[in-house]
Amino acid sequence: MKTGAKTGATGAVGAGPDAGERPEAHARTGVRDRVTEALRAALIIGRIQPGRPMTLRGLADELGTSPMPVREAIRGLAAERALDISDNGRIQVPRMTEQRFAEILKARALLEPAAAMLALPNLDRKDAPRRLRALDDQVDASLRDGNVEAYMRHNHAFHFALYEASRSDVFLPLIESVWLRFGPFMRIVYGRVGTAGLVDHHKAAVAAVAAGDAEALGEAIRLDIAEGMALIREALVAGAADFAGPR
Amino acid sequence: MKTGAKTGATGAVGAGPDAGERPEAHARTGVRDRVTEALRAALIIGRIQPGRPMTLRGLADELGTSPMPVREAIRGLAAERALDISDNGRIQVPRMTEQRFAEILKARALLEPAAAMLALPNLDRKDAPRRLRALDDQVDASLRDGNVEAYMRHNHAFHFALYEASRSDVFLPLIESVWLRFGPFMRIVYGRVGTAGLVDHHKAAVAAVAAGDAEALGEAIRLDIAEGMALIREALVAGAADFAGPR
DNA sequence: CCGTCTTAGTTGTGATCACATTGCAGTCAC
DNA sequence: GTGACTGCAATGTGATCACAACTAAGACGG
Repeated sequence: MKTGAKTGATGAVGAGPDAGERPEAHARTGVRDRVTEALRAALIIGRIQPGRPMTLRGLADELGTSPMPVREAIRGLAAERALDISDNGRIQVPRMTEQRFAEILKARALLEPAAAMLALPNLDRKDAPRRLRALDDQVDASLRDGNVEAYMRHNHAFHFALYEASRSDVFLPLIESVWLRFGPFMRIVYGRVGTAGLVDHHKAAVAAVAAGDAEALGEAIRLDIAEGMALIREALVAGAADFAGPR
Repeated sequence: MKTGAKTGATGAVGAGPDAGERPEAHARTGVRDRVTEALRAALIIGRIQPGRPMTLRGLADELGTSPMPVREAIRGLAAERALDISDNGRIQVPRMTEQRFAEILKARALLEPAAAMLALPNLDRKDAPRRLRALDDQVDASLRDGNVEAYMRHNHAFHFALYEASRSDVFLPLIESVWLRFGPFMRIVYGRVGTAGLVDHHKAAVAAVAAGDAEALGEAIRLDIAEGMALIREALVAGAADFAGPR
């Protein structure tokens, strides 16, 4: 592995340790889409630290392409505010501020329950709970193991299994954008305070799906988000995490 | 004007008739940003028809640059779903569907009242109503003149004068993204049914700002959005507009 | 030992090129 | 007249190049 290029390579964008490489899976996708997916995954899992500088050539080397597809991928992610391009053009994962964080959670609390409720009619009352329960089991397993990265990936999978069922090409992009933004930050928080005190409302959500109760589903999601917020608040008063991230 | 290139030039992206060209205004911005702004403005005003194909080289010629900055601008807009890139790579303004439209209004009804309420504490109780009233007067004037394009620009200005006061770099991008998506479609609707039957709740919103009443402000915005929805519904049952747009 | 200036390297940006794919118009057979 | 076919033009994509702005390390003088 010759990622020795000292030129802005993060080493955090490549396929994760247990990402399950499938080289032939979607070989028909262009290079840019592959780059975009790599970056999105890294951001949502929080594998890239906020404030960490990235460079076009560094990422290009790391991903084995020319800077060109990286430029477009970066530009797309920057449009979603998942990456920050400063005035001088330098690229970095945005730092979190207290105000921004509060607003992200507020936006999540508005958008995600709505998406879940929108999804409910499209969910099979028998099959969907089974699938969701399986995903939630993986979340719980990650929590038991204290594996932050696995937790974030599985938590994402659980939530989006729900939201994707809404088949909404309005709500889904909005929600994805928000997750991209708070992923790196959450990773830092979890990395510091651990995932031990984490409580989610996934089981209530699954029960609501099984019951076909839209109101209860929305409330479960709302509580799940509020819970995350409470955890952060706790971590903050404990002084264990600051919003700026490292450096 | 030699836009005679038959190569995908829309002729709708350049500076509008009363855009007030200021060549030296922000000469320090890069070419890409200029292209992005031109496209955003054209989309929000609805100057580009849904389904209309665009090409990199066509836009580049029209804007007097190479295809390169256009590529990045397009990629950014596509990330916000303001433009649609089909499987074969062709670029076009997304067509509207009934489901999508309903969801956009639902998202607006969730996000915009929240942004307005967030903005309230930052608004001067004396100065802000004055500025908002001035903007709303321009909206009313456009409605009297039946000038659809001016209406859309001024309506946008009114709403975003409010939302921008929230200074939220979370809500603002989300809301902008949504406006970019329904702009072209609304333009078609207004172009067909006219702006005569248009009723807004801007005055109630201004009054709420003057009174410092957050709840009333949120409700005014909510009603304003619902009003737009009602108009569309009307236009639809009248059969005057379809969701696909022309061609 | 510290501050200032210089310089070499790195960065993003815009332009241009080569190429595979796709869409389309013109043609030809029937 | 209508169909399939063929060839060309146009499209997005990825790579490469030239360049200006900037960074940071090194040289130099105090």
